[in-house]
Parts: sequence; structure tokens; C-alpha cells
Amino acid sequence: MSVTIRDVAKKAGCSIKTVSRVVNQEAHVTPDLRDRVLAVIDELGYVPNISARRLVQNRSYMICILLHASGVFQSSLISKVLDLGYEGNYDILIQTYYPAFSRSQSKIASLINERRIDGLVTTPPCDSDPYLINMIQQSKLPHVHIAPINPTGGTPYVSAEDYTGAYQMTERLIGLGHYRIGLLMGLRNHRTSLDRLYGFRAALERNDLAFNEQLAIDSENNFPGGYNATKILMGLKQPPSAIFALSDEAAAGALFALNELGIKVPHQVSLVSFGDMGFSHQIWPGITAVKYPVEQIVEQSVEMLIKLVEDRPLDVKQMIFPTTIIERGSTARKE
Amino acid sequence: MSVTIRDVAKKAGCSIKTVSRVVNQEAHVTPDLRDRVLAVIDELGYVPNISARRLVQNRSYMICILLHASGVFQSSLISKVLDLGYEGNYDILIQTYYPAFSRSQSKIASLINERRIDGLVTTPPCDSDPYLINMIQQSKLPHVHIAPINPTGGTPYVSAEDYTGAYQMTERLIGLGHYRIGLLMGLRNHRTSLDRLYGFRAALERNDLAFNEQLAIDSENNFPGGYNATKILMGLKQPPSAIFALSDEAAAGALFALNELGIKVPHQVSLVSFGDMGFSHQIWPGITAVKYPVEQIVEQSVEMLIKLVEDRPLDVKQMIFPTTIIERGSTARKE
DNA sequence: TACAATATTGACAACGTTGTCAATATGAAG
DNA sequence: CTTCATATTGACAACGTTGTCAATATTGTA
Repeated sequence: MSVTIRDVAKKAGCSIKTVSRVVNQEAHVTPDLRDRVLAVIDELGYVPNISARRLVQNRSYMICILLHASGVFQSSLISKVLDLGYEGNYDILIQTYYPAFSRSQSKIASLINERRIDGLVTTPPCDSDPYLINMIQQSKLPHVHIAPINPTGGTPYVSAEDYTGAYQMTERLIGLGHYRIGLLMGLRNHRTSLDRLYGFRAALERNDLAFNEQLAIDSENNFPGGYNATKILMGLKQPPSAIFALSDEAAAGALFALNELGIKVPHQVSLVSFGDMGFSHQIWPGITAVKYPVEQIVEQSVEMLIKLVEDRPLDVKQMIFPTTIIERGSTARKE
Repeated sequence: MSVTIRDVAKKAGCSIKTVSRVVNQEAHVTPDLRDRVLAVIDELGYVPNISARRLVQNRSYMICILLHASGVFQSSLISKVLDLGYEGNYDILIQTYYPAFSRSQSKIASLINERRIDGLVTTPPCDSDPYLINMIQQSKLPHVHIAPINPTGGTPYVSAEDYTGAYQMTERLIGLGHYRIGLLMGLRNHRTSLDRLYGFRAALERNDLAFNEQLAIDSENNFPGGYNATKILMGLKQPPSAIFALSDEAAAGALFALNELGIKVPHQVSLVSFGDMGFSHQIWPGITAVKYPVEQIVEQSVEMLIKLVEDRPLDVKQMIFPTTIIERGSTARKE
């Protein structure tokens, strides 16, 4: 099946031990032979089998950092992943990915190509990076998407009703008398951001309100993004009476900006967010939010992935979970 | 060195294949023989070598969840761990630990005893659990403590100047004219909590202020802990004019409670925290805090652990990093 | 040139498990 | 009591690498 050290040795006309020496950068190989071996390695695409190395060296090449469960080092996604780590026979490796960062890319490549992992779950916006997606598909590694931007070629995915959630929240704001609603959008390479935007627009239309480009600010889904966008919004001649932040972090930034401006929430401006991943209820006055079912999504995606890995049948290849609205203190009827 | 399937087979008087069948709960073993084998397994303390299994089955038994680096799923500790995951040859497994939760205990036991990990870093208050510490020491697994409650028997550790940080912050509050300072304490099984408490007391004494038991509330280092403690503090006949929360989360809870009570921060009450692990600057009005050097601590602990794992010499076995004070908007001179 | 010292290379065992298949024991049916 | 089917057991190869040690080639020194 895969290329082994033996294949390389044969083609290069030397012993497997010599190949081993080249791979491990040991001394005692003539430059000539080394180059020949390296060429063959390159040509055949040989990667060492880490399990064999682990066995013979009696080493796992894995280390562990133990967190106490009482810790605060956990947003709800990570927290759920860590919980799932208790179940089953799998260790779950959490890995971050910066598309443009070569060390990140080569780490992922090594995980995939050396078959150090049996399967992979990707979260947005990882899946908007063609290099990564291409590599995963080439490798035929079992793969499950979370909220993909573009559910390609039958790859199973798990997602949530972002559209409906945003629609319902927007209708609720409209019902409170708000007709100028600021929108703090996330980046467009994120499926969830797009769906939330569409849901927002649909609710406006449904209520005969025009979508006002000026009130929809492209910002990143983070604190400074929300902060800056809110400063812009409130600086308009006709500022909004409500702000819909498409992420918790942007909402926190918005609230900070409103506080700084001396604007009272919710009496002067209502604020809502999308996510509710952890601290929406920990900042005053508590942010009314669309709850994103991140625990269920993570649990399902891992479960699907394990089925794929174990070659068990997948009854459903797409799962979409509903969102719910959590009422807190940051919304009020427009005065 | 360690017990293999062959040792079990020999002692039980059967073939290794039969032992394998028992271990993997396959059919075709008479109950009699199975019991005999199980007894031997128990007696010898046999655990299967996962690397061998991985090799022969061509499976890694590890799965990966990929997070985009832009994510918000990261407090600074996890964030740092994930960054370190790019470097070196090690995959870093993040595992949580609930002392009283048997599934958690058996997961850790399996990681340690099956040698699925080469080494372990523990964070408080993991190290206050004797079951765990005992298991680690029995196993002789390379081990580094972060801020241990009780630096036992030469185990290397990394920590910070909790005492000095608390001392300096307390002096700063006193310098602002506060002489009734509420203290939101963490649990006593946490080294850092104790040291911070001692630093606080020392600063009071130094300034001829008595430590007031009533103003020091035992609370957990989390949001509800800080919230409840603050409600108690502000309900006193003589409430404090400043509050020192020994964690960011408790500070967030305190701020929420103060807001709820209509008490203005910092004009009526000053609030400071210890940690500054991420969102202290994202909640209004920004919390003045002692910065805990978590990135350096994590980086050093992992570096030390890898040296231990690779049998390289450790020039220093204890490292203690300084803390710094970050001034924000939550402190003011007492009126 | 001869000899020792050193550098290079390879044959083969070992790591600890699971899979294959043959050998044997047991039970059922005639 | 046979005969056949099935359940139980074990011998041995295989997985892909690294470590050991011996064999050979090369270099340096007298």
C-alpha cells in the first residue's frame, strides 16, 4: 500500500539501514549516496511510519498537558472536545491552523501524510483554504466538516440553523420597535457569517424594512472588530437603536464601545449577539443571544468521524441543529 | 522491562494469541481459560503496548480537531499550548482532570500506564490529588509541575511570583487611599491562591493595617464565586472601598454584581484582579490586573519536560517568573 | 609498502502486537 | 461407533522501523 523504507532502499540500491541513516540525519553516509537516497525518497514520496518508530524505540512522541477541569481555560468548544476525550479509545488532538503560516501548514501536512491521525474534523474558516482542503482530499483521510463554506463532494458535515437563528432574532428586535439595526458582520469566508447575514436581510424584507448598507459593517468576529464597528455606527448622523453582533466577541467589543461613549444598554441602544459560547452572561448587563449549539455540533462531528474511521455506516451525512434565543438584559423596547 | 503479552502467556500456560483474544474480547476462549488469563493479567499488571497495536493494524488511534487560529476558542494558556504544537516532534495532548470522576481517572491512568505519553505537565490544583501524584511517581514518567502546592521530591517546576504580585498590587491600592480592601480568595488547594493571600496580608501589615477576616471571602476562582462573594461584601455594614479578586473570572463576577447593585467602578469601588489571562481588558471599564506570565510558564514547562523526556540535562529545576501590574480603568483614588 | 585506525555499509534481530491458517478437541447426528 | 461440523487453541508470519555488530572500504602513519 504505502511506501516503506524497503521500497526506497531497493530503488536506491542500498540497505534499509542506510536509508534510515539518511532519514535520521546520522553520520557515516557519503554525500553521493545520501543524495541518491534523498532523490528516491522525494520521488516515491516516502514518509517514515511513526508507529514503527514508536514501537522500536519504545516512545510515543506524544506529550500531554493536564488541565484541571475546574479551569477557565476553556471556551465551550474546547471544553466539549476535552470532555469527549474521556470517551472511547481515541486521543483527540487539538491543532490550530493559520493558512498563511508555513510552520502550521507543514505540521498539518505531517499529521496527515504520516498518518499520525486517523481522521480530521475541520472548523470554519479552515475549509476556505484550498491548499488544506486539497491535501485532505488527496490523502483520503476520513474527514468531517463543521459548518463548511461550500459542502463539497459528499464530505459529511454538521452545522446549525444560522439563517433561521438570525431571522428570528432580527424579527424580535423589529418587534421591539427597532427599525434601524446595526449589523456587525464577520468575514465572508465563513459559512455561518453568510447565513446569518442572509437571515438578517430576510427578516428585514419580510417586515418591509430596507437593508441599509451603512448599518452593516464588515468586521472581524473579535473584540476590536466589534469595538471599531460600533464606534463607526454610533458616529453616524442617524445611529441605530439596536446592534446585532454576529459573534460574542464582537458583542463584547460593542458593549465596551457603548460604555465608553456613555450610551446606556439597553435603554438607549439594544445589543444582541450570535453564539452564546460562554461569557455572554458574564458581562453586564448580560447579552441577549442566539445560542449556537456548539456542544451538539462538536459531539456529532466527532461521532461521525469515528464511524468513518471505523468503516461503520453513516446513517446521516448532514446534520443541522436548531438554534435558540436566550433572553437577557441587553434588549429593550425602543423608546 | 515492562510486562508483555508473552509474559502473560507463559505464566498462564497458553499461547500469546489466546491472551490477545482475551484482551480484545474475541470469541473462542473457554471461560475457564479466560479467567486464568485475566487473573495473570491482573497479577502481572499487564497493559497492551499501543504502539505495537498501532503498527500491526496500521492505525494511530488518534484523531485531530482542527481549529482555525483566528478562533476565539482559546484562553491564553490553551493558546500557548496550541502554538507550541507547531514546534518540535511532539503532539501535545490537552487533557482535563476531575479528581472525583472515575472516567477521568481511568483515562489518565491509561495514558500513563500504557505509555501513550512520554511525559506530563500538571497544572494546579491537579497536584493536590494524591491518587494522581502517586500514580505519576510510581510510573516514573517524566513530569513537570506548574505552580505545585507542595514541590515534592525534586520534581521540577515552573511558577510565578504570586506573593510579590499580590503584595505590590495591595500596596498600590493602599497608596490610593483604600484601607478596607475586600479579598476574593480562591480555594486553598491551589499554591497560587495561598501565595497571593500571603502577599496581600504582608502588604497590609507592612502598612499597619489589620487583616480583616470579614473582608476576605473564600470563593471559587470563577464567575459565580466572585459574584456571590461581592454581594456578601457589599452587604456588610462597612463595605470595602476596593476589591481584590484573585482571579479574572472572580473579578468578572464581582463587576457584574457591582453593576447590578448600581455601584460605579471605579468611582465608588475600585476593582483589581490577578491573572490577566485574556478578557480583563474586554469588560468595561477594563480591569487593572496583576499579569500572570502564563505564556512563559507554559513554554518553559514544556521545554523542561522535553529535556527530561530526551534525557538531556536540566540546567535549572525550578523557574519562577516575575509578575507585572497592568493599569486599566477599574481603580481610582478613594474619595 | 605495510599496518593500524577509522569511515562506510549492510545483514539481521528486535520491538509487541494482531491476522492467518492449520491442528486439535468437542459435540451432534447418523 | 463413526463421521462430520464446529469450537478452541497455537505456531508463525507480518507490520516498518531502529540498534547491534560484523564486513568492507578508505585514509593516515610509520
